[in-house]
Amino acid sequence: MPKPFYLTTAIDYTNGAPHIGHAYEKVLADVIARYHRLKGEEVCFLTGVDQHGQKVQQSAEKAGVAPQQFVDEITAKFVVLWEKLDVRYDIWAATTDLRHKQCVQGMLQRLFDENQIYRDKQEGYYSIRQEQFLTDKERGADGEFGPEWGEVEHRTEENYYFRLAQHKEWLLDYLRKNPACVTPDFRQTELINAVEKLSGDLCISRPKSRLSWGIELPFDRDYVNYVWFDALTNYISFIGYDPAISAFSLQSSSFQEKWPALHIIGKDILIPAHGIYWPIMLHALGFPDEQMPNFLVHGWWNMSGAKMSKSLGNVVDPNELADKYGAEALRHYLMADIVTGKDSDFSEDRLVSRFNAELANSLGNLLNRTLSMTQRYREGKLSGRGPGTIVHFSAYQREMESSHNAALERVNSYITGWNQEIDVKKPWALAKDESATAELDSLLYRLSESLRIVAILISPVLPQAAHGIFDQLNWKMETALAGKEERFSLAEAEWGRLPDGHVVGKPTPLFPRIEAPPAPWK
RNA sequence: CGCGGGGUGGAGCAGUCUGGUAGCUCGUCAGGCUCAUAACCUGAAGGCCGCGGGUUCAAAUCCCGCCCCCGCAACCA
Repeated sequence: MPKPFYLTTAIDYTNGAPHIGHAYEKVLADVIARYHRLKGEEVCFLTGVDQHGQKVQQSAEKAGVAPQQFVDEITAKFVVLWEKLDVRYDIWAATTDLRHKQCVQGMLQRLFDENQIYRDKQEGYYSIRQEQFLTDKERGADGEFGPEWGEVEHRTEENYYFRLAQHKEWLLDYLRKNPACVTPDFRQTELINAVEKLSGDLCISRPKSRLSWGIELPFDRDYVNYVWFDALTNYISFIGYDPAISAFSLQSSSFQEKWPALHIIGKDILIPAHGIYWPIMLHALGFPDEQMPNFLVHGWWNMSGAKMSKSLGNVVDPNELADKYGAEALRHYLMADIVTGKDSDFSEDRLVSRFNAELANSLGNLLNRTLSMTQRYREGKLSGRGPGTIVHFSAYQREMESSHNAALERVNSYITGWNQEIDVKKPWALAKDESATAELDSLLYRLSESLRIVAILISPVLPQAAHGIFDQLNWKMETALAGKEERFSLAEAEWGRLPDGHVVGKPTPLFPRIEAPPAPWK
């Protein structure tokens, strides 16, 4: 039994509706998952929602509903969006799930028993409004705490701490020995620099008087867990990690075959959460070095240079975009217009322009003219099977792992090549020349065959369009495969699979051009 | 001396590691074609590759110095 490819996204915080950034991360993960399935691998794709915490508790109070009801409503928005965007995941991780809670408590108990967690007293200035202790960093130039902190009082509080600092040298050593742990590489550099500055342990609790919406500490019912052991651990709790077993090698086989994960996360949560806390938590739990996860760190979609933020009100709603232009148009834009790992500016204009240029005019039109000519000159029947060219395969494969825009560009220039070929061969002239029958047959064959291959290559990004191409080519029409991803396989992206005698279907515009003028303020 | 990213024709980017005629997409202009979703194809205009030094036969690319922009508190991918 081959090992499944296990990947996760960050789980989204259910304090507000999803925005374009959430959608980007999930589509990115979905594309990678689909690509691995296309290669014939078993894939396990986990995504979900982080439902606990202070902000949720406050928002629920403000809305006058129970926290669970509040998070259920927000969670539904995420679920509906992933459905709409064709994000196909295998496991849904919602942190209020009972088995997750039990797993978290089990881990905390074991680490407590092993003296990795201890109780300590914290004393200092505390902002009641922000509900946090303040450090000297928070002091203004005048040495006072600014008005944004509201009333500040001196307070003493006891909490539980995880012995983070103890594992600092291990983590540094691990990161230096495993330079491919974080992609892109400059993020790993950044991470190592941050680890070098690490000092102090990690506070993992909040007294219930301050925060009740969370997982109770098993060894002290007056406290709930604060964030990290709740949010990060979903990556193992939902695939069957047993916290009672300390030796990794004794974990269940179903857990061991999935782990370790590829974590797809945003640049904001690499340091410190995923890059520091998480590996150290795993290390403390007994995970060996070769069972540490890898990270693909993506950038952000900015709004004309400015950071997107709820407070600035420049948030882009992916739901609205999908309704307006379709899920495929949005998926294509999100994969084509950003270099994976870097930031990009979001622009509805560019979404439309890329859709029209690359999908409607280039690919859609190639399909249309190919089928139209095959129908017109040969009544749809192919008979010129022979050699042809396909894209640089190893480059495509490399790009589908980490530079998806480049893969799309590569396929696009392949499509452009066929549009050029039509102009060079002039099939409308060949059709009138009886001595050119074989030449025309050969051209028509190569056009259909190249489109069949293109459909496979774009299927991770544009599953619906890939189905559309196959349907119109009248290829793989078995009802058992209808609408299913299994219809596509990378192994079949080799030249010459369409047999002579195959009859293609009638053309229908695959991507109708988006003609509506963009809103004037965009 | 905080850490990291970036500054390339009108716009958005690639190229920088591994120096060697500056490339792609969009836009603009001119032409061609008619199978096609007013699409497709060809050609042209447009760049002192942030600034100043250095190394070299040769620098967007290597070295040194400087300037500017963006992240590194919160909402948050």
